[in-house]
Amino acid sequence: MSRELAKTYDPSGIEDRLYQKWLDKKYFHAEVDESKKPFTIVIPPPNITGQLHMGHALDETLQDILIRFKRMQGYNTLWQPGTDHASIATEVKITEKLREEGIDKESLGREKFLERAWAWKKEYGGRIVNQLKKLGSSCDWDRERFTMDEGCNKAVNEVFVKMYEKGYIYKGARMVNWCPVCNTSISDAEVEYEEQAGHFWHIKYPILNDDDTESGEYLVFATTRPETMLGDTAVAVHPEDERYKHLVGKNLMLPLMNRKIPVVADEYVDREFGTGVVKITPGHDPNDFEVGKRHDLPLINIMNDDATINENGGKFAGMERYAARKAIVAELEQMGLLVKIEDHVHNVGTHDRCGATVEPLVKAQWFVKMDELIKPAQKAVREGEIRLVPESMQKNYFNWTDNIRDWCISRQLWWGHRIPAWYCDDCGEIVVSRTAPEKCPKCGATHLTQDPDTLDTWFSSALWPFSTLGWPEQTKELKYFYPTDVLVTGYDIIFFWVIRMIFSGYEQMGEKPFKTVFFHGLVRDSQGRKMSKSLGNGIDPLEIIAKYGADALRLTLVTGNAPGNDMRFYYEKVESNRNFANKIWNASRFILMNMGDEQPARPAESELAPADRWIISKANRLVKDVTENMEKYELGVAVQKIYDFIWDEFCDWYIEMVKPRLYAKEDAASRNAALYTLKNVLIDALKLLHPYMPFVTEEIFCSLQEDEDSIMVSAWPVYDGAKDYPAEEAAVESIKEAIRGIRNARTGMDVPPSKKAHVYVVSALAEKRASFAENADFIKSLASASELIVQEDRSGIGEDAVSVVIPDVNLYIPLGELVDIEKELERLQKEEQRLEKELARVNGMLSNEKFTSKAPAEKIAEERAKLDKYSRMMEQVKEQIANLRK
RNA sequence: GGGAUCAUAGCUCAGCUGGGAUGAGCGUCCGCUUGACGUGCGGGAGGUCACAGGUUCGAACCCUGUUGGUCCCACCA
Repeated sequence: MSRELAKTYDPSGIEDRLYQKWLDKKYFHAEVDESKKPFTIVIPPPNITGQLHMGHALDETLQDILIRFKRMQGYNTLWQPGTDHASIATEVKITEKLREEGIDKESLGREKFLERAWAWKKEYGGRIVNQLKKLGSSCDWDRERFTMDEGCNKAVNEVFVKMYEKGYIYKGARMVNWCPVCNTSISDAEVEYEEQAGHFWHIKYPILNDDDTESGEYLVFATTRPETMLGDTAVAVHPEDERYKHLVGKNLMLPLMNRKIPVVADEYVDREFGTGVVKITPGHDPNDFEVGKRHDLPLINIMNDDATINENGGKFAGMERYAARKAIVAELEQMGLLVKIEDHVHNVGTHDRCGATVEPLVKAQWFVKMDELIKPAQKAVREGEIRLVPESMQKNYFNWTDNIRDWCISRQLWWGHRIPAWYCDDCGEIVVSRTAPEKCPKCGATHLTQDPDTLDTWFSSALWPFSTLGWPEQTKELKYFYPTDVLVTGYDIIFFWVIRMIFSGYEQMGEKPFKTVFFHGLVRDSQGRKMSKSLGNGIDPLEIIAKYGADALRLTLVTGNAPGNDMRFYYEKVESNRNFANKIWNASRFILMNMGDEQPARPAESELAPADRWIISKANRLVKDVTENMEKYELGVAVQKIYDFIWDEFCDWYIEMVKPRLYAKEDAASRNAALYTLKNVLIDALKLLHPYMPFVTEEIFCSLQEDEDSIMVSAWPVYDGAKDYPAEEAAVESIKEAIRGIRNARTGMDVPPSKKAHVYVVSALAEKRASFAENADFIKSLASASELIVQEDRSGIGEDAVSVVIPDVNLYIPLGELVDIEKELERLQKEEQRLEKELARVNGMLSNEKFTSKAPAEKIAEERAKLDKYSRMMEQVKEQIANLRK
């Protein structure tokens, strides 16, 4: 059985081999099985254009941890994978590529373009999936989906038609955010505001008399966008503004355009801001649009889709927007209408994809009416039907749902779900239908043209939790796996995606899409900056995996981080986690070496040494704690406990304690009990660790365990009250305490300290004997405190040696070295002070009526126990001090 | 402008519903070629838990305010 194992753990090779094994054995695959409870996660589908980045790595790791945990707990787990067509992101990339080839998208034509897009999908769609596999993701790849596959298309059309029929989807001319570079409308969520230095141009318009002659008076106002004046159709003042009350109803002459526009009164104007006068451009400003509607003002669009001035801009037609701005300002100045220019910092809306300044334009677009749809989504979170982790995300969530506006879903793009609406060429009737209509239902004409627009990419993602399970078909999967259990995603797409899935779930399925949303933060670089291409500070997860292994990366991404918080990425952290993998590797190597060709037999209860019971008891409580933490999504806390247990308790203490028994071959039963405990405690710890570090745990598990195929389908350990050994725990803890004390006492001596606790001690050198004798009492008192036995050294190494034997544990502790009296005294006095303080505190609490009457019984018992413990410790310390002083 | 969130060891962060700062990783210092592991072992230094008040028997944790950082939303022309 014992193999030649390398001294250091090298994940390369091992990881791919194990992943292939899991695939071959179909461990990731889930089938409907009514006898088992399902546990489902749908993956946030990565973009087909995407390359795996740290954000994915974190997202996938968290999901894989939850899925592996639940799988081991016996749930029928489905991790539903897939990819997103990412309409605009992909289209931008393909268009770029075409441009590089010297091909213009428009001249290529829609059909050819889509051919290219599908080819692209074929080429790159698989890339990200393969990268996800490198992380160890246990997705059910047999069920992989794509947001534009046949089923998802069907779902999209179904939803569109249903919502259109219900009146939730409508087409209307509304102010939208227009990206002049991508040439499409975008939703509010896609607009990013950016602070930019700009100017305030103070301009004045001449006031006209009733007979249209200039009165010589002017209205002065400020604007950040002078070019929009070409589309002004009014100037507004506050109705109660005494300064301008008399002008309401009068007309102004719009310079450059020579158009007569009225002065209107509207509450929207802030009297305090600027001059209290606002120019109104209903065609190019969302607020002005509303004002325009209230006052029935004409709406003039002065811009083309590419943000050049159109024919409504008079002589400025054809100019680019900023060139026009310059020309207009110059001309106004010439006319003496420019009062002044001020510097001004303001927020400018930009497109989150391309960074271009967004232009508010009035366009005929498709919208989803949100006011009714959002209600169940609000209610679900408010009433706890859907839980957000961490809870603080609720505020973010409600901030959006409470201020929701209709969702612009049409995009002037080609790559995406074509809007299932047709227009009759003859009568203009709109036909919305699941399939292409043969003829116009109104006039019977057979010439119908489909709407050229496609849908916002998030429209299909919103349906993801049920479309991937087969909806609109009533599949058995849908009935069994829906609603899903948890959605894991970054807080940055709560508005884009999470909210939209929730209201879509309620609307289409009549049921929430998931029970819990588990949010994580962003992975930043070591300086706290967002990883980005432009900064070039991105760290490639695949490189990390190649160098340190997926396990180390995964552990790095989940430790020391609370849900929803951003984290910084440090190579040092990966390194230390790689070291942890190596540590476990070596611990198991040690066990394998000692097991040799035999598997230890289950020892009788009586054969277990106190040390065995101690570690069993510790492991048992670890199981309880870790399971509880994981159920509360405290993954970082959970894995920290496993880490500490394995490294500190198991490796640094238990293995060391057990060594004498393993080497003393004469006591076979004791040796067997030690080996058995070593092996089985490690296996339990490996199981707890497996969700976090799937590869190294599997590799070791398979070496240690002969009768099971894989740790990933083994049973999750369960807390067992019978494995609690409080007495042994307390005993060993005090032994540890004693050993530490002894080690401390030895520092500063000119005798080399021993590395290991079990080292047999060479006695004090002859000339130091006196010193040793002086300290014998101390050693004895420490020993007796820990129920140790002081006896002659049995190692046979030194004649004058004395060692301590811990009964049953068979642990030899070197005591032969000398104790520095001064130092020890100092230490004890410090200890005494600490205890005094503690005793005072506990006494104070316990004698306080308010505490004893109000505090929970558990707490009081705990404090009483502390009081006892401290009192006893105090006695000992006092005794030791007295002894030392002798 | 509204809101959220953070401020704990040199650095990065944990710290559950108020009850010993029990902290972790990295760094740093001292000592260890020891038969699982130097990707290791043992030990040490280092914190007035941002500041000021308040509630409480008791506050890193609750409340108020101040300062500083980050983020989200809004977009007053």
